[in-house]
Amino acid sequence: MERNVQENYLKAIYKLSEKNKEGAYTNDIAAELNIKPSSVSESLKKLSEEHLIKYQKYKAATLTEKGKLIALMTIRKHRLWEVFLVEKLGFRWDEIHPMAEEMEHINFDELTERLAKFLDNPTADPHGDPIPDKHGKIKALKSKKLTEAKEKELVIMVGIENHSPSFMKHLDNLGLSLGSAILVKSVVDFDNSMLLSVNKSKDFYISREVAENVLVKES
Amino acid sequence: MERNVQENYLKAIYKLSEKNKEGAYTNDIAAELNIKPSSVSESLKKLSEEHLIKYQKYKAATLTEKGKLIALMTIRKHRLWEVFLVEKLGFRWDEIHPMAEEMEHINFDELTERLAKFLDNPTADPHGDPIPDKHGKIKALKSKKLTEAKEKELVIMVGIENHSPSFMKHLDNLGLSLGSAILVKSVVDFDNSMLLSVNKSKDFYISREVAENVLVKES
DNA sequence: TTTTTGATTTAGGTAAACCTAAATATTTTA
DNA sequence: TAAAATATTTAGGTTTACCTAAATCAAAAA
Ligand SMILES: [Mn+2]
Ligand SMILES: [Mn+2]
Ligand SMILES: [Mn+2]
Ligand SMILES: [Mn+2]
Repeated sequence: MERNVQENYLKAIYKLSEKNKEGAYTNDIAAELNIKPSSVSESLKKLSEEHLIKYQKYKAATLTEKGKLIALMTIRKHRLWEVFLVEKLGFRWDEIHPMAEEMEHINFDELTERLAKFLDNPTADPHGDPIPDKHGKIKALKSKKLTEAKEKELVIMVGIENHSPSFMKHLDNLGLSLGSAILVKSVVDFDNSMLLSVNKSKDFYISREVAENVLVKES
Repeated sequence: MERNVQENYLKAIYKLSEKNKEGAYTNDIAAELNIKPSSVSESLKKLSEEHLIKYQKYKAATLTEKGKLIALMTIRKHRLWEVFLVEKLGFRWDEIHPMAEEMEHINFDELTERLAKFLDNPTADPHGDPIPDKHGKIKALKSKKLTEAKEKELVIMVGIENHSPSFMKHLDNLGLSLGSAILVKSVVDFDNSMLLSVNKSKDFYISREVAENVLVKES
């Protein structure tokens, strides 16, 4: 199987397996990769033959250690390039994903490791997502949704749940970014919108929809 | 035709057309790309349909303006990434080509232009080869072979004719690199080897074979 | 427990970029 | 200029990753 394609499948299965411990279902993989389920069926057979996933017909697919490592290394490359694009080339966090989606398939270990060093071995990408180390060790971001913060609680923004450019741009407009100190002033009874004070200055409301996609940690 | 493949064909045709003004011949393209001539024949038809080359059966292929621009932009990307790999990541000039060969196919104009700016808009890559500007303007390196230098002439090394890693490593061992001031002390009658003094210090002999692949300019 | 629905796989195709072997054109040599 | 050598194209295949439509399976509902 072409390396490129393989990496995309394994990354999709990894992502889906994070939400569903059973593994990744054919239809969900198809949706994730924007291809038809019948194509996925075929490919799962091949990945299984290559011992990259465990798979039985009609069941969810799970990664083997070998497959998981490839998935993690692909994520590592993706996120390192995202850091490069933002830190070195000055791109905004909402425009980098499509580029990283291609750069992640450049496979030269020495390049990846030198890039990491050049970037000071970052542990998170511009969206707050953790970057696996060269051995595939990744430490899950310990966070909760902003909606879970109580009134009067002060929290720090550490990530986002939704990665769409429109959401990111909206956060930019609101003045919310990674590291922002967010004080939940109150929660509106009517629609669960929240009144926030960010970095001790401006006060403004955000919808529950937004709050659900903002990840924070205790301060 | 897949962009990736297209770029490789156009780059090969560009390169061959530099040496042979007639254009690029099927067999030569095949050799350059390490594929069979019959495959090239097919592809030339397609490139021609896409108006990227001018081509008539049994004749040499030449680039159209459109095709030439794609070739030059591919070369631009290739050489910019080579500069990045050496200047920012610390790779040696003899190990970067295979990586650049893949990175040159990442196609995001904004990325290319930001990369160029990040690198201070370099006009030559680590091998001394010129980098086309964003409009495809490229100024040919004005140079001559070291074999053309006369005895007692002082010249500056500006490029190489042979791009093999083994040749580059040999130059490293000799202490010859871009910018070296080379004084041709004498030419040996027997085998045309040359006695050089580099940067006013060490004296050593190089074979005619080496001298033929070193490009220099008057100092 | 039977039906119905939805998920998944299978069967049979397509398009791209290769390949080998055979045919044909062009160029070189005698 | 005819034969031989070389270059190129054509014909017919292969492989990979897709696809659509039809068949089959499994889970949910009746
Ligand atoms: Mn991303
Ligand atoms: Mn990211
Ligand atoms: Mn190169
Ligand atoms: Mn180069």
